Amino acid sequence: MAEQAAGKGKDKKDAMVTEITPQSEDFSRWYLDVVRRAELADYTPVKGCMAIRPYGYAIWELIQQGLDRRFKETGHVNAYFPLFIPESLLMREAAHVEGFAPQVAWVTRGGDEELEERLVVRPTSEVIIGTMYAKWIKSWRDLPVVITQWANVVRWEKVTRPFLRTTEFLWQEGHTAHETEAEAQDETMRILALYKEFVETELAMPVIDGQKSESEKFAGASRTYSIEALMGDGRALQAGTSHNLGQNFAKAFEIQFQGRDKTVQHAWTTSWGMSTRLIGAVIMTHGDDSGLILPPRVAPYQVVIVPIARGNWQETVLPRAREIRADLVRQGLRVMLDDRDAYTPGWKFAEWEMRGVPLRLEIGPKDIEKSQVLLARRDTREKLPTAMDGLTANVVSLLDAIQKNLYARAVAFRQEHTHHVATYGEFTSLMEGRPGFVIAGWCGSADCEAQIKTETQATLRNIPFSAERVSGTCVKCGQPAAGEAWFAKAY
RNA sequence: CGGGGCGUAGCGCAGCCUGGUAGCGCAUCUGGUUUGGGACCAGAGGGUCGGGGGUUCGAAUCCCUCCGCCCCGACCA
Repeated sequence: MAEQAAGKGKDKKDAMVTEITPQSEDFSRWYLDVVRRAELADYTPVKGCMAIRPYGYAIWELIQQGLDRRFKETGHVNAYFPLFIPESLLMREAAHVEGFAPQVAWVTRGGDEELEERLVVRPTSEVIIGTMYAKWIKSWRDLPVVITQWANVVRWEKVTRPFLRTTEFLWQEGHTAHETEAEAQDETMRILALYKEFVETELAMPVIDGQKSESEKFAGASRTYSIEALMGDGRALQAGTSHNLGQNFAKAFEIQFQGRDKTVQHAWTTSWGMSTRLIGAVIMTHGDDSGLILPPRVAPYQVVIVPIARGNWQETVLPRAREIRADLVRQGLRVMLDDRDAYTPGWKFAEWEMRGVPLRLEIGPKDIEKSQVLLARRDTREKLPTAMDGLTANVVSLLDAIQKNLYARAVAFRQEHTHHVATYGEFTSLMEGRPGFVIAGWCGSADCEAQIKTETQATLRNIPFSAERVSGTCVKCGQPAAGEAWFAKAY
């Protein structure tokens, strides 16, 4: 009888634990399970459009805060432009239209009247912002204009996945106009560096910064730069882009000014963006089979306090837990005190681990006797008995250690999954397994790039600034290489 | 958009082949006992079987059609 009961209990427990598909079994399902179970987002009746739930949105708010602070520190200001763009405006820049027209949503009716001119729902705002810049910029004294917009955009995607690719998504798009080509280039690079620094320090996600090839650059840009991250399944994800638009949009939208030399000139513009896709990137960079692992800097709750309910715990344990919470909050930490009586401690442990809270603080009658608490790290799962004395300082330094460890781990993972290759044979065989980055010489021709893509599914992610000027040959055609490029299967 | 798969209670599924009016586990609700790694007992609620149309005395089940989701390709933050 006793054995039977024990066996039954174990089965039940195993069934519960398997609610998240293991990464090794199906990474893609794991990702979707985590998004749903951690209550980050949910599907809606509108195809490709997700509801971002409070816990997921809290992560976005932290990302916004970190970026917004950096934008403002570098002199940028926020503004807002319309959701709707007249068709004729979209058509002005040839390459831009070609790139975006297949992806836009159209508004053809207003109320019960057919519109005289169709409107597109913005897929990005170069066009509408360029139009306004043309009105605002008259003199070299009006420059530079450095504006960021936080907005939603719509792109009619064929295949969608929560956060990674949705029909509507939230982002930040910067649009700047400058007096000289050099200034525009400086801005483009300043932002790329800002993005890299942000993603690496706040999201603990190492990225490769570099330039996109001609075929991968933004529709209408002169040059596109990107930061590329590596996900847990060995696929690359573009985490942010920065474009030098040259005078392409200035000419299409007549953004002109009178210069210091009295001549009328076209402005030099840039644009750059980061989106809610970053949330997907965080999930896939750090998560494990138990669920989400959030870097402390973007964790909605950095510490969860789980009081152990024993005897008259509401009178003994709970007041102490509240004091600890107050101490931590005073240090500026985001803290959840989970005092729900309806759930057991074990349930709460598993739940908050699944939700990725970096640090758990357990406190029960035994701890109070010993004047200590039990801290449990999400990243290493270590349990650390810690004295009540000096607790806050210890928590702060532990969170810092977790942040650094997650970054170090991700760097190590990327190193293990990055390989230099000299021959095309090595290239293709690497791409067949769990892929990762492959670094190879490239002659610079779009043909070689396209063939590699067709044959291996790997795309040229970018040509890193850190790449050595190689004397080798193109991995595909054997001609002298123009440089080293990073390839990967990408999201 | 092409190829494949799947839509039955909040989640995971069975029932469909061979039509007869819907079931299981978890979750939820109530009461009680519990609470240091996903507690237990007892009771209860919850389903237009993705939508529409057709065949039939009768459709979750057969046929047509639309929609959605997942996987693999082509396109993208």
